Amino acid sequence: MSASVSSTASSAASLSASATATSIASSTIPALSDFSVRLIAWQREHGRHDLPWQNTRDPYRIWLSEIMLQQTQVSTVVPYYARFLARFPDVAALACAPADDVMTLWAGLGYYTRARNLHRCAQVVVEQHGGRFPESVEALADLPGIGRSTAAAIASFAFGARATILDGNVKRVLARVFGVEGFPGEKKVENGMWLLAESLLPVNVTDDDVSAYTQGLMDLGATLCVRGKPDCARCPFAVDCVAKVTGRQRELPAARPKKTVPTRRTWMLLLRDGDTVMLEKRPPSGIWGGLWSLPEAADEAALVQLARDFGASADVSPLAPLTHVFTHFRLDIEPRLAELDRSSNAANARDAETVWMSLNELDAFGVPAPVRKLLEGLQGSLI
DNA sequence: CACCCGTGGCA
DNA sequence: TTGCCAAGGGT
Repeated sequence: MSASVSSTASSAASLSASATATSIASSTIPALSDFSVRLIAWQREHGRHDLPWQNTRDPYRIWLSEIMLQQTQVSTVVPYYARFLARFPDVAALACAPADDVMTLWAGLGYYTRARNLHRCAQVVVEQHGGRFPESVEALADLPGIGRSTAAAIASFAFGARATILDGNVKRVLARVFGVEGFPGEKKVENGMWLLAESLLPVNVTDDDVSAYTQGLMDLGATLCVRGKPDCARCPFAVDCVAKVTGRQRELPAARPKKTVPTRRTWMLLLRDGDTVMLEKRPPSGIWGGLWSLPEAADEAALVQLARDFGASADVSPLAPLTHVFTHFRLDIEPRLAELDRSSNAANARDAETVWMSLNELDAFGVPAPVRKLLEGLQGSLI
């Protein structure tokens, strides 16, 4: 097989042509022979070089950024990353911090299992690895919250390891450039993409080249090869790209199979005592695990009963309902306001930790985003 | 292996 | 308004 650029361009075109007649297994997809060389050159010239977690080989800083960036966009992460680093400058500081402090700094970022795993990971690094991150992809992937792709990102950025990432950006780039069919979330398709991505890794390169390659995969997908309107005119692979050549940018990668998301409804109790509100700690797993939230009930009657159990006075008044949309369901929230009756000696019959929080100390508690909005609204209307 | 797990931005 | 999904991992 020829390895020249012109021949790979024609092979890509022929792949798409024959793909209309017969399905081609991903293992037979030809790789651009100089994919990595061209990607590295493009990254150096047109990629991103000034993100807060770049220009360092400190595995702690790289690891922290990679965990925060899981399923989360750069612009969202930036302020959280700065606050986190200021409070926890190294692994040791994070490892010995109270879990509540970690959750507070994470509140609003979502996917709270990441925060608990981050904390556990720091402790494992300190207790089992002498405070230094292991350098191999395998050892990194054994740590809590670090999977195959994140391990490769850390190993390549911090240690120059030849290991490929496979995130949403890479899946989109590979699906388009090489015409990979099928939904990338499906296991079979994803496995093929891992093989393809590994076959594309640069050979005989420096640590800096490896970093530029990994960063290039992310930058290409995040800045040019975006889902909506890819900027093919600026893409170094435009002449070879199966999607571009065949005009199928909109169809690749294949979309997630549609499924209607269910709607759930919950009643939340804002039990007030002066300018303080009672919060309840959520269980460590499930939605909003480990965060402080409002006590919930399954319906109006249960909410009224709950308020009574907590020692509220008779009046329970409705506030404006709000809707919060998750990835896999929609949550309609019915807030109910009640005042604590201080003469009541009602006992908390619930099996959860509670706390009274002043509305002006919201920042000190890890509170879910919609609950935070609710409490901020309450602060505005009552004080 | 399919499903669970947040949030904000954008078309 | 609604749908879609972004530097994925755990179970």
